[in-house]
Amino acid sequence: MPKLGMEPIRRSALVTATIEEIGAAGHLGVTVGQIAKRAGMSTALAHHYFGGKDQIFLAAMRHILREFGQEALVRLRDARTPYARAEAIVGACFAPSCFAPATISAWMTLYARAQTNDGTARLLRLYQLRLHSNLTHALRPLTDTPDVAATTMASLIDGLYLRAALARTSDANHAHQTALNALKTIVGPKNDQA
Amino acid sequence: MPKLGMEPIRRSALVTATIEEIGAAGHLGVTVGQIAKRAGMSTALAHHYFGGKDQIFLAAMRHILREFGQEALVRLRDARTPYARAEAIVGACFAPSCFAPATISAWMTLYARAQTNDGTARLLRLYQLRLHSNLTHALRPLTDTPDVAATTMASLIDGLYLRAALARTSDANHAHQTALNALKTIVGPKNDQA
DNA sequence: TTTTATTGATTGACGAGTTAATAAAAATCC
DNA sequence: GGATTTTTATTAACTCGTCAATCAATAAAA
Repeated sequence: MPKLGMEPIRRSALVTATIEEIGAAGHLGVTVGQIAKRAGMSTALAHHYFGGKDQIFLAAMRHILREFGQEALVRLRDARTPYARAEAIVGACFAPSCFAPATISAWMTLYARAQTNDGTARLLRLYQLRLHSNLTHALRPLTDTPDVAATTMASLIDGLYLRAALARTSDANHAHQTALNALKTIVGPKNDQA
Repeated sequence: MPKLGMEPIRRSALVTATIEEIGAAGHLGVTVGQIAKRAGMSTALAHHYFGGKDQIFLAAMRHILREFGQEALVRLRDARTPYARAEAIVGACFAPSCFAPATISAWMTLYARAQTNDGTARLLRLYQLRLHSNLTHALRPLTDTPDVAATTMASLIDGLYLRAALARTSDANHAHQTALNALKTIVGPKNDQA
């Protein structure tokens, strides 16, 4: 009984299931079978729509990155000053959604795979470039060296995220606060009025 | 023809082979068979000495962390002032040895596995605590908030390393320089004379 | 009748960990 | 000092399991 127009529904179900499954397992060692089962279909159908495991995984990654982009966009829309824009970007990076176990696992997997998988590497680069570009734009009115400041902030964000996500000692709020403090320092105390 | 006292030789050969193999493959998807072959022995012998794949991998991780510790120790020994000590720690984190492909792969794998593997998580925490403690000690005479400063520097270092290791745009020297600049900013321009 | 949806069953491959066996050095005993 | 027992070293062969990907078949909509 082939209901027509199933492709988009199936694809999205598989993407969701992939993220959930990676989150539950904590790593990439999830099988197409597990994913398909969680999405309520057969292995064969998953292969039919995506072609292979790699492509399923990439689609899931793209989905997470798109969600993150949305998060940033919404916050940037409400920011009226350059400083507020910088704060908005930082806020997006430490949003609760970024700390969902599934999201954390997906990010770690992304990092680990970026070394060997070209598609993954491209995706990671895309994220890094966007973050950098957003930060540069926000910081340009606030410092003589927006490029250096953006690189520093971006790296600090990644590092804080890594620590907060993996270490038991630190939590998301603390990391967020540390990033905001650093932003204030980088930009110079005189500009810190939002 | 059992030559006696093979155990330490075999173990160390396996550790070396594991790192090389992970470096060559770029990820954790290396088999015990591959490792054993590179180390010049049978799969069974690898299991005999280590018990299982997890323990082989953990031993390799410990080896890399030990090497990093040595690198830091040597540099710290020659540092005469607090500022020089901080610089020495940063220098160790961006030493060429940290950017060997095998080392990068091992680090990424460490991050990815820390979520699910307890032993790996412990190892990672150990590294993070040591780095933090070293930095706090070095920064204590230079700032009122050595703890915050250490957390910021440690995260920045991790983030810069991540970017330099994975992105094509940045290189180790550039990352190193950025970290040193940040150190100067954090500590305050007045203290920047080594 | 062609296209879209769907899956059970299968293929082919690989891999972690075990076992049973061989061999020689070292330790113990007579 | 020679015989034996134990310990250490070593691997070929095997078990048991998994999993990605494919195929052949079924069914209904266009």
